[in-house]
Amino acid sequence: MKRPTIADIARRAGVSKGAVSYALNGQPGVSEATRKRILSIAQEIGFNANSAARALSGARARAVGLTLSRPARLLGIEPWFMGLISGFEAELGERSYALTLQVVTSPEAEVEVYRRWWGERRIDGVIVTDTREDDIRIPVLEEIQLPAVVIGGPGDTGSIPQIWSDDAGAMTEAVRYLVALGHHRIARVSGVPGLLHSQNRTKAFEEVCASLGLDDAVTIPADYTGEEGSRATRRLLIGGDRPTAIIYDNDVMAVAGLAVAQEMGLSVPGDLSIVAWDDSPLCSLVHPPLTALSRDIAAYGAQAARELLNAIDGNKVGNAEAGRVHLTPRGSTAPPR
Amino acid sequence: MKRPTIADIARRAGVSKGAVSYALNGQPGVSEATRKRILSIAQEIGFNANSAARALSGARARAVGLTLSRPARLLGIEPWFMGLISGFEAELGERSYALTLQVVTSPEAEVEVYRRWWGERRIDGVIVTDTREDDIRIPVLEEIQLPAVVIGGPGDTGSIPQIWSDDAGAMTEAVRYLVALGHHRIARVSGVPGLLHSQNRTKAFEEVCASLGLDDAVTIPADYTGEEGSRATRRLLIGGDRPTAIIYDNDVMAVAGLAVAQEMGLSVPGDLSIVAWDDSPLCSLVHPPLTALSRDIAAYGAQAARELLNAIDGNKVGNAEAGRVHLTPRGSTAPPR
DNA sequence: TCCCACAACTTACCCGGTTCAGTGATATGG
DNA sequence: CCATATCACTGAACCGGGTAAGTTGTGGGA
Repeated sequence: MKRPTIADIARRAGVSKGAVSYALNGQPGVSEATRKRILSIAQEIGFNANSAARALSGARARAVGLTLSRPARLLGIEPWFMGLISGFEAELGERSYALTLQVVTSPEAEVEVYRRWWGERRIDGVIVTDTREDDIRIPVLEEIQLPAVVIGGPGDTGSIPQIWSDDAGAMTEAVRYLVALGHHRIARVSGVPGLLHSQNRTKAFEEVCASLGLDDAVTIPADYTGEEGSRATRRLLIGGDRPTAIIYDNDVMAVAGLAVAQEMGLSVPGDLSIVAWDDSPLCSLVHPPLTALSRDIAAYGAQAARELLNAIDGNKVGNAEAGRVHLTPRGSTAPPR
Repeated sequence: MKRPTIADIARRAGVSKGAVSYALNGQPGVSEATRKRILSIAQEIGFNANSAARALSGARARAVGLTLSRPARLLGIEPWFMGLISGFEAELGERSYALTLQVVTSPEAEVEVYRRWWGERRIDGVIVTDTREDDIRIPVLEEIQLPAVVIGGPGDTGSIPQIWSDDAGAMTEAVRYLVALGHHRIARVSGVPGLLHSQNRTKAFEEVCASLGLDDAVTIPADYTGEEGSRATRRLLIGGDRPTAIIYDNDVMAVAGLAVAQEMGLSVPGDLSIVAWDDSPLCSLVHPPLTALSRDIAAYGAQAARELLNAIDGNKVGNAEAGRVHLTPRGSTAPPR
């Protein structure tokens, strides 16, 4: 089936291609009457501008890219990315931008994807997640001048704007809450240590624990998977001086930790309190439901998409703070027995 | 920064644009020596074909589309889609096709997305999930002749090929297993009733239960969310003649069901056995780990992507069966007390 | 009455690949 | 030795929108 083009509209309206283009794009150069006529014809025959033609003539590709860099088995279960994606879509859909996805296995592969996307002019910008210290992606993005927005921080992302969240403040809130309940031995199971936000959280955790006089505050590094979460939890719980509360860096590890406690015959929250970072339906799904540090991930994604579209439009975009993280107390935290 | 084009290569190689195009695409019409020279120049200057130009000149857009049609809060937690996406990527990446994603809220919106994508020539084909009886998307896809592959079935998808899985066989296996353990009162919590595979499973469940003489086999419809899973489970467990085993149509509802049982003081698997359909890390994460009907979702996705690329290449593609579903027994099933 | 400004268009070329119809040079066959 | 086939390439049209530059036609001001 033949797709309608602006030439078809032009013929039916009795004007030139150029006039149709002006009319459809809201440019001056056609009268209101003609514009209306053209728009109604376009509507009637179901016209959609060919994205390739549009992209080719110097305009935008009207697509943004996102790479998913976690191992496949984790991607599925962690609600984080899907939450982000929903958020992006809300913004992108409104301006009919498409979202192009690519699963990558390493930062090097990710850089290659960026270079290829740029070379192919397939996308107008990218959203970068999981930043590391001295991230190799930053200089490449700066070199090829691909509009980008970093999700995460605060941290050094060169000239690329970041949408950061106040992880330090949230960590402080969580630890203070546990201490107020009466906990003294608080441990933490972190995500991949190389990631900037793991480092931010670790630093904040150590600082607040020190300021509150909790000396044996330990962070065990893990990798966000359930298996590592279980292992780290076992390590913490078999010790003689086991913690009475554990803060996990994601929901999946927290749920795994809960299962380990139950399997060891420990009662949650009686013997062990659990706090999950990044709330998700998963947290309220288990028994007892998990106290969590919540934030609106979709809104976070939407904000990032907005800033990216802004950058693509050539506007100057600065760093911005995402919505606040707040503590949602549920059944997994209580005073220690 | 200026991106290299074939004209740049042509100039440096001292040949015409046409020759470069032939050389890069492995077409006949250039000598081996010239081809090698052109390829090495392309390599050297980091040439990537402009996808828009390529798509415009009648060729492929080199992208396929996928719509996500579940509510956002469920998308995140259900590993199913992410598993599929990983599988697609494995195939698509190899042939450097991009994957374009769109979150939709209704079948009508989804149809609109297909029409727009098609009009924009943004994609070469789509992967369709969550088919319903008399699915409104099928006739539209047939009308606009957009290459497509349906994930799910068996069922009527007109001329669109489907990758189906033997849900009936798997259901039979699960019920037989529970009966062999000694269960007589088996219930089921299903996904959205309108979906084809819910119907297939319900039919299979009723048939196998009838053939085994289990009269009170009941299916409670839900919608894949944890809340509905909890509600359905409560309804089943407060009755006088409560089931000793429940089969859930996804992992999320099964985990929710487990939490409800624990909250009601029932022991799993002592008082209640639980089987989850579609295994995921989530199932082995909780305590006790859930017996599940497993299949390789990523492989399923990869197969679908392969067939779609085949269809895009203009080959005739027929229905195909995906890898088998098998029962993975874990700690949530045992003989009833 | 003439000139100019301006709105409302049209014309024509651009973007960067793909592809088809030629064109010369060389090889093959009778 | 000439006709013909084949190879290796060139040139130009084309895909479908975007847009700068050019062309009408109209009205207003001097």
